[in-house]
Amino acid sequence: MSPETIQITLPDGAVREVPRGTTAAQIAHQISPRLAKEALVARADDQLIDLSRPLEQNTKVAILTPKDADAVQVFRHSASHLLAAAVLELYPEVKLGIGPPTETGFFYEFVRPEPFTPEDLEKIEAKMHELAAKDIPNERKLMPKPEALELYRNNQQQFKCELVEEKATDPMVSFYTTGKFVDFCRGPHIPSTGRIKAFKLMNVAGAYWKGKEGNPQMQRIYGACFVEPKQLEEYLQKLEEAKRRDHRRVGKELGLFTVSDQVGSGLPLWLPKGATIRRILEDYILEQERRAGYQHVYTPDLAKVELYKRSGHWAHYHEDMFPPMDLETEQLVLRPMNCPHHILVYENKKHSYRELPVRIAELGTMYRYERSGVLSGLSRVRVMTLNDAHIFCMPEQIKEEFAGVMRLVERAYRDLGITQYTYRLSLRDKADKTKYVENDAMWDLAENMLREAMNALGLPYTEAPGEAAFYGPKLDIQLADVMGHQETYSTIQIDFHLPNQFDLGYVGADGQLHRPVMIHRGVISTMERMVSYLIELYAGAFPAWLAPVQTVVLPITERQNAYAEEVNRKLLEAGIRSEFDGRNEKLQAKIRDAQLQKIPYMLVIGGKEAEAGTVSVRHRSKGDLGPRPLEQFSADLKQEIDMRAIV
RNA sequence: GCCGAAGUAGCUCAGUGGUAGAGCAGCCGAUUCGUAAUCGGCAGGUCGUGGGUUCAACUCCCACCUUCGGCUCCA
Repeated sequence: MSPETIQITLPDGAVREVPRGTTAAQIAHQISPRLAKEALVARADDQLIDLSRPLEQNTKVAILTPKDADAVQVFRHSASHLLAAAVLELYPEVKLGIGPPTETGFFYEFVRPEPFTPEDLEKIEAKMHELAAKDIPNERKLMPKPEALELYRNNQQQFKCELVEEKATDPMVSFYTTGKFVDFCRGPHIPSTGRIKAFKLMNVAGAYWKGKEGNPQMQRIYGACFVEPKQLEEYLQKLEEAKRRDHRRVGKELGLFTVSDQVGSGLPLWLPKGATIRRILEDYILEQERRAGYQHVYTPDLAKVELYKRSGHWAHYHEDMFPPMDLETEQLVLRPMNCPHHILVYENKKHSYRELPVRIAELGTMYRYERSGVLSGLSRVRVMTLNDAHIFCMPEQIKEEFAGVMRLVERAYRDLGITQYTYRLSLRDKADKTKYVENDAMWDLAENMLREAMNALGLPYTEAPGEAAFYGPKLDIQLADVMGHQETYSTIQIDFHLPNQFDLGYVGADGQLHRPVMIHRGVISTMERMVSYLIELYAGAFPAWLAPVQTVVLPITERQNAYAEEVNRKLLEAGIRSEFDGRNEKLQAKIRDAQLQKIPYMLVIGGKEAEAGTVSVRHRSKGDLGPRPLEQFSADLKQEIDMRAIV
């Protein structure tokens, strides 16, 4: 090999000898013109680089196309630069923040005295298309750090100065230019703006500089962006679908719940139909827990503030609690968690190792002072009822108890029809001492136990530092909504802290007092959050076992009202949630209304049915199923309900 | 809590300084009908709340409340 050539190893193992200084773009050309056209960016020895970067030494090179997720992120990052370029042309006075890619596009942050209006966004978007059409190259430049700082100081870009100060570790700082727009940026970028076509500016939102409360507020312009127009189209359709399923919208349409500013923010009212769904869920999970050996209790929603001081909640959590109520001789608080109450239930008697594990469960209503800006429908509220339990066990029982909770979770998900979920091991952030109780040995022990328990079950999980509860690590089960957003629903937490705080004990085989371990767990989350999830999962069309109304009886004319009412009564007596629609309306209108209410079964009653003692069955999605004897329909539906069939 | 947008009849929404509108829902009447909206009539609003500007405010200004999109937070 002469000193003027270098060896390039391609992903398939092929080695090419090329002149030193050859670019990835040139290599792509050699491979195929089509690849060169598709290429967005290159990966050289596991690092993403511009296609135009000359290669100086032997390197493994991969040419990345839109099929590669990293390449798409680079594409979106370049789109954010296009946005900034457009904004600077229209509003040269703005100060720039950061502009990274997101999961579905990009954003860029600006500071400007006036807010960006929707009309501004239209203008900006048009300008972006204009700049894209010019196919302006994205060029990388290096500059000494002091010079970079000087440049930004002169342009009065204080946020950029801050970034250069913090992020630039090398003496030389890299910049990217897109026409007149110059941005401090690590890169890489796609070669030019021409391919950025499929984007749409979505909204402008306030965001703290560096995401830190107290920092200046930036205006963050969000855009959706994909390589192919078809993908953008699909994404926008998915957004529409999410809107259609939104539990706040469906909850209103189906009369499930409401909120009133006379009651207060985040304090939803469960209307009869929503309350029915909730009651079914509650009955269901209590039954599952009874079978799994849980004992259910009722404990008060209030307690003396001292209880929470002892547990540690007051020190670590009181910001999220409603302020105490001052009484003559004491202060009471609304509970934000149920653990201390359950601990006192455990403490009510002395426990022998023979009784462990003790599983104390409750549909525990609790109150959290959520900040006004985060409240939303049923999914973010200030009063919530958690399917809560605390297992008091010996350390050697943890693994089996953990597995038992997981069985409950998986059973419940199966019955509820929930299939999209992932496991997240939520650990403490070791650097953030204030957020967690301090005891390194205890944390390490609990974290390792969770890892072992998950490994023993052979379940895949991701680790998330900084997501633990203040008293211990947890295994969270994350459900994904229509848009793919993840939210914690089920959770299992191993806690060595509270048993210490409350000096809990059990008598071991050796006659000595030992410390039990606590497992906090929620299986179907809060009723509020789970119902909101189910509403969106089913878009309001609940499986029969969950549906607030399972059948509606529809007489064709008033002549059949008597028989139809009898049918309705028999269904009610059989334990089926049935309604009778005796309005003076045409059948079609009654069917339409029943369809819109997503009632699983419509029973059409005409002269023939009244005569024969049958019902004509229409299913909300399968349509007309024909006539059958009432008893047969009733038995079939009972079976569907008992099986908890997901139809 | 912060930034932005919005709040008009039960619901969805028109209404840009001069007497508050529609459709659906509701009520009354007619119609008695076979698988996604029958016809007619009636009723329904201190225009989120409170101040201000004006001869006159749903409309302009200020404050607050609530909702929505984000940020931060989170079951």
